[in-house]
Amino acid sequence: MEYFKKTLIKELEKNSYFKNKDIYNLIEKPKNDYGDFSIPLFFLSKELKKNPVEIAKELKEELEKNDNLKENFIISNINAFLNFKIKKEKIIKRFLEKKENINNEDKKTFVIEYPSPNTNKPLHLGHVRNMCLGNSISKILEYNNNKVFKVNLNNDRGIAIAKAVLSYLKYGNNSTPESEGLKGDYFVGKYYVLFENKIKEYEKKDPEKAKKLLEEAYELLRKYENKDEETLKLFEKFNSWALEGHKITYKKYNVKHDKEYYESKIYEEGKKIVLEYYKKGIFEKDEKGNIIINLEKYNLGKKVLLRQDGTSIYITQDIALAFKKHQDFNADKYIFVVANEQEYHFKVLFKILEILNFKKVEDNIHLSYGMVFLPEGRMKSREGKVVEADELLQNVKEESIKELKKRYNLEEKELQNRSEKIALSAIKFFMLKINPKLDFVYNQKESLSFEGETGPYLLYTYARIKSIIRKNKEKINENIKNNDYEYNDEEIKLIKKILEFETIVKESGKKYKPNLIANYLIMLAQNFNEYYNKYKILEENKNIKEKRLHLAYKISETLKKGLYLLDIETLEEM
RNA sequence: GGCCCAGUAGCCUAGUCUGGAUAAGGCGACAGCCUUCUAAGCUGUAGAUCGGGGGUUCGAAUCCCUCCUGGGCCGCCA
Repeated sequence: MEYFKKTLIKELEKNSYFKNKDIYNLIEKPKNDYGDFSIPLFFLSKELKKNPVEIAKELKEELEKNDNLKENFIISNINAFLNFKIKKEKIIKRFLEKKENINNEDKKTFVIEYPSPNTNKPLHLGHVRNMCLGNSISKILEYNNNKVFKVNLNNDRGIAIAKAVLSYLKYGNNSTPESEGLKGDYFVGKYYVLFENKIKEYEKKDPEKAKKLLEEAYELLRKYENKDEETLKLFEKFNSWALEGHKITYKKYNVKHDKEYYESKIYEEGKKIVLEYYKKGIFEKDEKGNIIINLEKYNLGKKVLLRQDGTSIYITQDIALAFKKHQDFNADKYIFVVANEQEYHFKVLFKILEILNFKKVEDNIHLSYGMVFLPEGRMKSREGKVVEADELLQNVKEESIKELKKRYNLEEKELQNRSEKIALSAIKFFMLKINPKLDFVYNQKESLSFEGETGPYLLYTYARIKSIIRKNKEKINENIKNNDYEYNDEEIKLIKKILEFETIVKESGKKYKPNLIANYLIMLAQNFNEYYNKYKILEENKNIKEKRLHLAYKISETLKKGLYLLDIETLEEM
């Protein structure tokens, strides 16, 4: 459709009324059936001191003298609006012959970092949203001709890990994930929660004891930072259990990284960098001896970068990681997929990186998404009030097995395959169909629903088309000629929808909003299903059958491409 | 106290950046459609003072101001 818009603009530019006007932005898409493009003419009425309705009338007459316009569009004037409807035969010609050309002038290299979990617990619902967004954005950027590298930062150092390790030392009895029959990350998480529960218990009964236990955890962390060999080994073992567990979950959710980073391996580099810039006079010391940066003139306050005792904090290592990623990938843009609760942190980080003359603020992108809440409120890992990523997939998969069993009698292998894909489509679509920056409350019932605006609805529509194509038995003719077949209104509507695809993908990449594609696919599928219920595709008439099959096939291809960009696999049969 | 984000039918959302013509879908409710290409589908009905108020404009869900409600941040946590 972009092609026709450009044609329209090119011709309008020749008209004196539109001289020096931003025609591209004047053109809008009418909601109703007035046409494909429309221009409200109020802006001219002031300039010309004339009734806009009159202007519309005059302009219409004048524009109709333009042969190029007349060849491509039906021009009409309604009230103060000028409407352009693309001629049917032009749409069909475009659909049958050419591809939408997307222009690739903004080809760039991206590094996208996600989901960067802590290694003290399994991945949960928040991570699921994070992974879905990260996967989808990566694919969308790649589709728009960019190079994308995916990386992950494992936050495997810090007090949370120390708590889990200490709890294990006290109550673990040398058990292992294997001996307890637990997935590694669940095993680690169990001891972390156990620790927090003990603290809570002691706080009620004997606050001194709680304080002492907490102090023990900090003592353990100090031992770790001082490189006590036994402690190092213990942390490493614990982390490897958690990481193994995470790896299994990544595989289920199709998360693949080009490179893994570990906080434990870069935090010291961070200290060095901070000290170096302190010596250069860019960072300063506060009265307590902390190394800080004063960002008050940017309204970001003062920020501690390194504690007075020399231990590092989150931002210390984030500076180092930024440098390291750039060394490894030399990218144009760096994306961080992190929840919106960290917006302040990233503003500070990006400002610092700019001050260090490293990267401009606009080359670092915090892809900030809204929080995921449970109906009872915020998820709290330490209280075990979470929905885990594995558990979610398991639940939805069971639900889809139920649905499959209602309908078909499948072999076990096929049942597993289909239910897995259906479940993933449900979860991913559920996460991606809404605007990333919106908070949302997780609704179990909704996540288990396969009807309406859902992933399975799209898979179903796709499979339905594939089934028709299979029934026909002949190969789809992709190069059909435009002969005397009259495409009906519904078919023209579908064709226009297909031609919108590239524009939608481009916009969704520019705005980092996969939900634009999700919504588009729903509309496309809805339009097709309406059409399907009204018209028969496998018609007797050969010419009609060929055209309809070809159209259905094109829709299935568009669905597949779109779903791929949401990282959802299709099923040939459902 | 300061800063950021959100508020659209009973519920979940699209549209807000870039103001335009009767505010678009889904869930749920109700009434229909399977001897005919997959009913995880389709058709129809009911359901919205777009949080309140003010302003700018020929025109506001959209821009500006203000108030209310909810969430988040302002840690030597991540």
